[in-house]
Amino acid sequence: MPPVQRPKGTRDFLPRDMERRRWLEGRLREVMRRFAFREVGTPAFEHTELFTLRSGPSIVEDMYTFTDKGGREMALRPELTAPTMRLYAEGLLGAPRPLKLCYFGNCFRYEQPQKGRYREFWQFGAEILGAERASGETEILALAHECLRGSGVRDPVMRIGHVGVLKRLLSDSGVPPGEQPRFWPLVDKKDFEGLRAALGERGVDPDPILSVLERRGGRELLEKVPGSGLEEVLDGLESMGVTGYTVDPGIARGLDYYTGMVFEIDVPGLGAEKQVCGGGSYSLAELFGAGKVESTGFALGFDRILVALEAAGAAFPEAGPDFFVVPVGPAERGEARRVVAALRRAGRSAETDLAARNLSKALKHAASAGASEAVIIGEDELGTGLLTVKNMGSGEQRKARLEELLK
RNA sequence: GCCGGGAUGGGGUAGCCUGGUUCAUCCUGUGGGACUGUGGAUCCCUAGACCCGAGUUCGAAUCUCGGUCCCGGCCCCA
Repeated sequence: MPPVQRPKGTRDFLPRDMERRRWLEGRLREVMRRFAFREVGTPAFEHTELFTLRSGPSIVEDMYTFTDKGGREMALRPELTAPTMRLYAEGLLGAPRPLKLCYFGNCFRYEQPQKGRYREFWQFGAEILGAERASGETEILALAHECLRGSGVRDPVMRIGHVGVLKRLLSDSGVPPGEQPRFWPLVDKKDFEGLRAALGERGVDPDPILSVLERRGGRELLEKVPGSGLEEVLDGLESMGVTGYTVDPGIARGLDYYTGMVFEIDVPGLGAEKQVCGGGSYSLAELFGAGKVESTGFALGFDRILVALEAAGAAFPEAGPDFFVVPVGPAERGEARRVVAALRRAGRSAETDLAARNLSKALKHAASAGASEAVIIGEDELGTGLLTVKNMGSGEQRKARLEELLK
C-alpha cells in the first residue's frame, strides 16, 4: 500500500483504460464532426461566481472551491455549460450564429461516490446558440441520439419533455408560476402520490395534471397542451430518421432557466446513476453579460457510458503493435533496429525486444504485447534478405521482403 | 451529510465467528531458469501481503474504538 493514495472519488487510468476512453472519445468526436460542431476548451477552474450565477449559491456546497493567493474565490468546474456560455460572452459575440459548439473535459463535484459517480468525471457535450427554436432542438436531439448510437450503448431510453408544457399544465390548474418550483422535484422523481398530496393541500385538483404526467408515449400526449412547438420538433426527428424516444411531460430538470424542450437519456442497469445524458433549451447567455440568446444543448456522462459499455461486455478494439521484431541473437540486433525504424517511418506500429531475450521469450512477450505479427531476424534472414513473418493469431509463417511490410 | 457491506502479496483468494505450531493458503501475474532459431503449454526457483493508529490481552490478520479508502444505496444530481 503506497503511503499516498488517490484522493477519494478519483481514478487512475491504466493503459487499457485509456485506450478504451480514447476510443469512445474518438467515436463521439466523430459524431460531432459529422454534425459540424466545433470544439471549444475552457479552464479547469473558474471564478466561483460563474457557477453560482447559473445554479444558485447552494451549489458551493457541492463544489471544490478555494481562495487563490490573490484572494479570489475559485472553483473547479462542476459542469461545462456555464463555462461555454461565458466563453461565448467573452469571445464569440461577433461570430455568425447559430453557433454549434461542443466540448469534452473533466469536471469536479464534491459528492459521495457511488456507481457511475465520481468526484472527477468527464462530460462530453454540445450547445447550439441562436438557432430557431424548433430547428435547434431537433438538431440537438438528433445529435444526442447519434452519440448514443455511435458509442454502441445498448437500449438507451430517450425521454423528451417540455417545461412550457409542464408550466402550462400547472398554471391551467391554478398554480401561479411563482409557486410552481416547489412541485418540480416531485414531478422529476415521478412521486405521483406525493404530488397528488401536495397539490391537494394547495387546493388544486390534481387529476388533470396527473392524467398527463402519469402517461408516457407518443406525440398524442402533446394534444392536451398545444403550443410548445414540440410537434414540429418531433416532425423534424421523423425526417431525420430518429425514432425510439418517448414523450414524457414529467421532466423538470431541476432548475428554472430551462425554457423549452428538455430531455434525458437513461441506460437501464446502471443502478442509481442511470442517466447518461440530459439537456434542453435554456436562456443563460444574458446572465454572463451577453445579449439574450436562446440555446439548446446537452451533456453526456462520459464515464457512465463507459460503465454501461463495460457492463454489457462491449468489444473494445485491442491495441497492440502491428509488428514485433525479434532478433535471434545479438548479431541481428542492429538489423532489427533498422527494420523497426523503417516500419515506423512507413507509419506502421512496431517495436523490438528491449530486454535482450532469447527467441522463445521474445515471442512470448510479443504475444502478450498483442502484436499482430512477429518479424524474426536471424542468420538466415540476414543472408537471404527475406524476413520471417509469423502471424501471432494463426501461427502461420511466411517469408517477406521488408518493402512488402511497409505498405 | 446519512445507511449497509468491505479492506490479506500486482490481480483474485483461504484463514477472522471459535485470539496463540500458518510470523499466513492457493490461483494468476512479475523476474530468473529448464529450452543456446520459434509464442500464449509444462516444471523448478526467486521476490512479493495482513489499510493506518490506538486499545484489550502473556499473545491479534483474527476482538474493541477512531480514521482513511473501496463497493452499493439514500440525499443531491447543475
